[in-house]
Amino acid sequence: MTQQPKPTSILAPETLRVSGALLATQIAVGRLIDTEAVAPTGHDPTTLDLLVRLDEAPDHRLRAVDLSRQLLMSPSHISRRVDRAETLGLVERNADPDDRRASQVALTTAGRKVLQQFAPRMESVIDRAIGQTLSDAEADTLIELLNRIQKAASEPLLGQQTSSSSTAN
Amino acid sequence: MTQQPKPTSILAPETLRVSGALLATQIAVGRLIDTEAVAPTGHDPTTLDLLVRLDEAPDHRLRAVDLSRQLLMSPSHISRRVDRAETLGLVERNADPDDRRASQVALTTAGRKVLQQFAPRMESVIDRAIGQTLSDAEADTLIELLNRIQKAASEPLLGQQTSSSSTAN
DNA sequence: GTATATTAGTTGCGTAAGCAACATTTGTTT
DNA sequence: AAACAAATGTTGCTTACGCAACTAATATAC
Repeated sequence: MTQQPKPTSILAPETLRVSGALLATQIAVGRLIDTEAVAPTGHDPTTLDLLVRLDEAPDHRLRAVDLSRQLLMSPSHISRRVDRAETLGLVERNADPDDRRASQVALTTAGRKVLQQFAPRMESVIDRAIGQTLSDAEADTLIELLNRIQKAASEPLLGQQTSSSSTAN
Repeated sequence: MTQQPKPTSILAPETLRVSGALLATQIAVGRLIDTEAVAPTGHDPTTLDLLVRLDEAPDHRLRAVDLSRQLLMSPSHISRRVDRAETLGLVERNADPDDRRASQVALTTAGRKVLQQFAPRMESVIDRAIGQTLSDAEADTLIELLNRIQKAASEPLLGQQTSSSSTAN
């Protein structure tokens, strides 16, 4: 096992230690969720994401534009994705009484049923990957460190502005 | 600010505390990298990813199948992506002397130039988001916790098999 | 040494996603 | 209130990606 010459990579490996671990962990967890919680429902990850967002909304319904922002997807894609979920009977479009441009997307009984199938698997998978792996204190530490990175990454180039950017999203 | 009725979400919010923070952080860091390090090069994130992998390879060259595995992309897509990068003059395909099926993808001078433009921006961005946010000890802690999650998420359902799953990827 | 299986890479095809353009409705200015 | 601006949602077009089928080359079986 001869040591390779290590031909001067331009990017210092040190740089990616943390961000690389972050990415790898995210991928591993995402894979686990997809294969063991999402796939058994017979629906796409994005469809499940849609249903979860609707479920978590105040009245189990959201306007398309809000879905678009929450799911970080373009309005055009939301439109077509809601089409598909509607065809499958998982959601329905209702008129928004306050804004005739908007249409509220709401969970149907069938959609809730899919979620009831999904949720326990999701909880189980997350518990196995995280709950049983980290103590509560460790989880708190992890979240605190992640939040600090997230905050630093979300403030573009404002210098030491110390602005009241307090309650970030 | 009346407290919403909180209409019984199916998924317990507790469940997603850690994985949600993980996802949000990953997205924030990815955005930062894309806008401040990748975009100025005028190339796609995936193209940069390709170039970085080639740069990090032992001889600045990799076979397509290895790229496929490292980048987690299908062979077909790698093929077309190398096409494009080759058209742009960033990489070149060379015959593999040991395997006439394979073609080695190598960085060109132009490709290395793009990396020289990218690398310092990347290091700066990561340093700002992580280096200046976490102490060395905190970074170590974070990596350790992430690695434990990654490991737990990567072992599907093997129970306590304690198999020689040692040097996982 | 021939037959079979496996691997590397490419191409055809279908789906997923975003951007730009548009119609409709709402908000704002004067 | 009339004109202009902004927001919501949909559709047309393009690109990004994966799967299946294929060719060529290597490895394995007999």
